Amino acid sequence: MKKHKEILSRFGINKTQFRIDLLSLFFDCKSALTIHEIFERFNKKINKVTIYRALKSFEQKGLIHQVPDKNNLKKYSLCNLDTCSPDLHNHQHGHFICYSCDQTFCLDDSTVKILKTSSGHIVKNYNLILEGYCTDCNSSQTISQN
Amino acid sequence: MKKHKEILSRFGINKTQFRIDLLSLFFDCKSALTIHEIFERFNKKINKVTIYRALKSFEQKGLIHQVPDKNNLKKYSLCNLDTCSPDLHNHQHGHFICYSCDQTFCLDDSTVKILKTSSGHIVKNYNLILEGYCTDCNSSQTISQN
DNA sequence: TAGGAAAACGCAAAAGTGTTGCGTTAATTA
DNA sequence: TAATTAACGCAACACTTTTGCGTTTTCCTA
Repeated sequence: MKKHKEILSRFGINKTQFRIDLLSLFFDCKSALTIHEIFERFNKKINKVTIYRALKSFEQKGLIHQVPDKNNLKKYSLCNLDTCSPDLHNHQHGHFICYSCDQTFCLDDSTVKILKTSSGHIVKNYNLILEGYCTDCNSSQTISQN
Repeated sequence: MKKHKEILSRFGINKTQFRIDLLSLFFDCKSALTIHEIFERFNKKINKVTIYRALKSFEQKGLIHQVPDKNNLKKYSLCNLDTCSPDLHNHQHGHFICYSCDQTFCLDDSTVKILKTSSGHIVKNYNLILEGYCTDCNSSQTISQN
């Protein structure tokens, strides 16, 4: 896709086929990706070292960022390309993932605003994942559960 | 310290000198610890396998829990011993990771309480990571920066 | 558009992190 | 205090990530 090539140019990354495809993958994928998942998505045809180096490059240039998750896996997720750059990453991520339907919902900023003021530290970014049952799944579940 | 021995007994862990000292270390330490940090604190005199096994045991018995780390290392922090047990870990708290010193701090419950009610979904679990500058690093930074 | 510079690539090997097996030592329990 | 169980140290293994190096591809500019 032309858009992806333009982005790679804009961020100073050579437009190899793999890196174009990798960027596409990140655009297609709402949730964060592990190295292993990427390897699988490319049918194990790309050398893992190449993946590691591409991820490192993407991260350094401000295209993606690491998402530490609770299982201690290294995961990467697409940056907000309007607000991120090599110098400054700015990821105001709040997501709700439904246990039942696996959908990811974006949470609006106001949901999370409060928490940024109450710790003694200077908060530059946050990454928040809520898990549970979305409104739709919950209403259907309460019927079948009891 | 007597308190630490009692805790180990209560959680069904043998009171070896190392495990007593390890528990003391967790009590003394505000932020989360890596295996490497523990190894250093014991002046490299304890076999790393022993540390790994002690941490695993502590975690399984409900004394400590894993916390996220920017560099993808395993970090551990003391549980709230009143609410955690082998059966039930109850860590409803976020973590703060400092850009500057890489330390991970646990945030108390009140920080996050608000967000759980304000979305329309049923929240069963959450994973929150704040990033920025911890109080220590921030104060030293503002002096040297300008 | 040709040709040199820089970036990206694959392979092999190394470094780093965490686990397992096993024989020995220390702690618990009765 | 003797038997049982947990913890320990060492060696080896498994898995993840990085590094070195020679080759290939992309980029840039004349």
